[in-house]
Amino acid sequence: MTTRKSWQIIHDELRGRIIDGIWQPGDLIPAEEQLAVEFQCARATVNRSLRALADSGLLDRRRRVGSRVATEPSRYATLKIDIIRLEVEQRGAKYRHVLTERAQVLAPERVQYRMNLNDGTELLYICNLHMADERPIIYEERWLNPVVLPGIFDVNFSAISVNEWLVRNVMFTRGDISFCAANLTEREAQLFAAEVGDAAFVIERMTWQGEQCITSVRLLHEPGFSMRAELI
Amino acid sequence: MTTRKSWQIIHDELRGRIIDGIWQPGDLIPAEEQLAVEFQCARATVNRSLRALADSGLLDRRRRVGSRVATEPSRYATLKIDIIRLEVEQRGAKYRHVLTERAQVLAPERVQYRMNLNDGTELLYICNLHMADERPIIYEERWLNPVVLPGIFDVNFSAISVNEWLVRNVMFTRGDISFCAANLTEREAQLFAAEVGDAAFVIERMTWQGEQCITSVRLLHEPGFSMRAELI
DNA sequence: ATTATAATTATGTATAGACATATGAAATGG
DNA sequence: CCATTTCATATGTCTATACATAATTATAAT
Repeated sequence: MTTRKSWQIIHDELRGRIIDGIWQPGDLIPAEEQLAVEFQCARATVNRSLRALADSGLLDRRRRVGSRVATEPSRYATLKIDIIRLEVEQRGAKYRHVLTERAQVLAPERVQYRMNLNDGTELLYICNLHMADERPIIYEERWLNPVVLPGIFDVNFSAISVNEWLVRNVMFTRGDISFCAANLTEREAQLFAAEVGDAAFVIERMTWQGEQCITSVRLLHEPGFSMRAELI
Repeated sequence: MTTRKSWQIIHDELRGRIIDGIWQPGDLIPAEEQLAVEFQCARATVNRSLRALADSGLLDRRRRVGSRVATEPSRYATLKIDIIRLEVEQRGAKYRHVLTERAQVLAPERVQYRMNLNDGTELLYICNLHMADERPIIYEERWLNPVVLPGIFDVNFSAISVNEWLVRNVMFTRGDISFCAANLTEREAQLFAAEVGDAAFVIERMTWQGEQCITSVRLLHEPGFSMRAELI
């Protein structure tokens, strides 16, 4: 009885009961008050445990009704999106990026639509090749909205990567991300020293500040790349 | 002053200060005690707000030190992995799946290794084609470990999809998921009525019960498929 | 029978106070 | 000067109590 991080202990114990099938999906589990008696602790402590279990999708909780084991535990995968440089350096490789393109242009209609730009705002268009130990691993194609990024045209993106600059300089209020696959075009294949048509993993990301889109980016990964995450 | 879900309100207020740049990345924010004074509430309430901010990656908290705005806010994407049937039906389409293969076999060495099977356990190998309104959308290739799935050989997987059966019948203790892209083989292209070599989005998932792998699955999505998620 | 109202109840949240724990900084000793 | 110990402090957690809120159930009114 040295330390008693009760809420964690209770959490693990209850989780065990669910995993071991002592409490089956759909079952109503005892009320907080009863569990508090069982575990000799305050209801608040049980509450915290149950809240954690509900957060991880194992319980469905409703006032006046109680907590029941989720019948269809929708499973969540949480992906940590790192700055590419950090990811590379964590693998012990040397990071470098090359600015391959930079222009002040009107975005293609498709991009304008997605970024919710109805006026004819000229965006900063930037392409970067990210490399680990001189091997190209990601080709980044990005549109930046100068309206929400004052001074963006003056930044030297050879010294710092766009993503890193953004992460350090602007906070976004929301964002979305999507994953898909694409066949490499001739030009892209050259960048990766791969074959035309090779399947590449693509991440498209948009970040917003209120109603205004800050940036839209397409990350084309080298063929063979695979992104891992834990299921919770 | 009707309702005062204080911790949420405080959470949002503090989040605003970070997003608006009032507190910059790296800044030490006031201690819980001080914030409690400012917001006229108990320290526990502030604590809950700060904990939520830390959970979402906006704050780094350390005892004796305080809470500072994360300098390199690694961003998290939470993906909800739905049962395919539900996903299809939610889009208003008719779901159907076809069992294309079923065998009791030794898994390929690569799969055995990943599933941590050192003995010569024969697995249940099952392939399924998932369809929305009769259009094939996902080709599922799966290995199931009968050791942790007693009775698995008796289940009729034409009636219920494997994933759905698993979700309803076994709890896993941990799992991992990875995303990549693959070129369609000739056989796969036929299934999707697509071209050989078309890039397809692939999800590979493994779930574990303790040290034993329950199942390993590869979900090959139709070319053009894109998976969306919110950034938090 | 149907609808409106009140009572009941499990969870949700807030609070003050206490102790636990990690850790930076200061004091101490070699 | 460096290593060790002590101390101070912000966060982490627990408790008992109280009230809020949602949702079911019982009751009353139409």
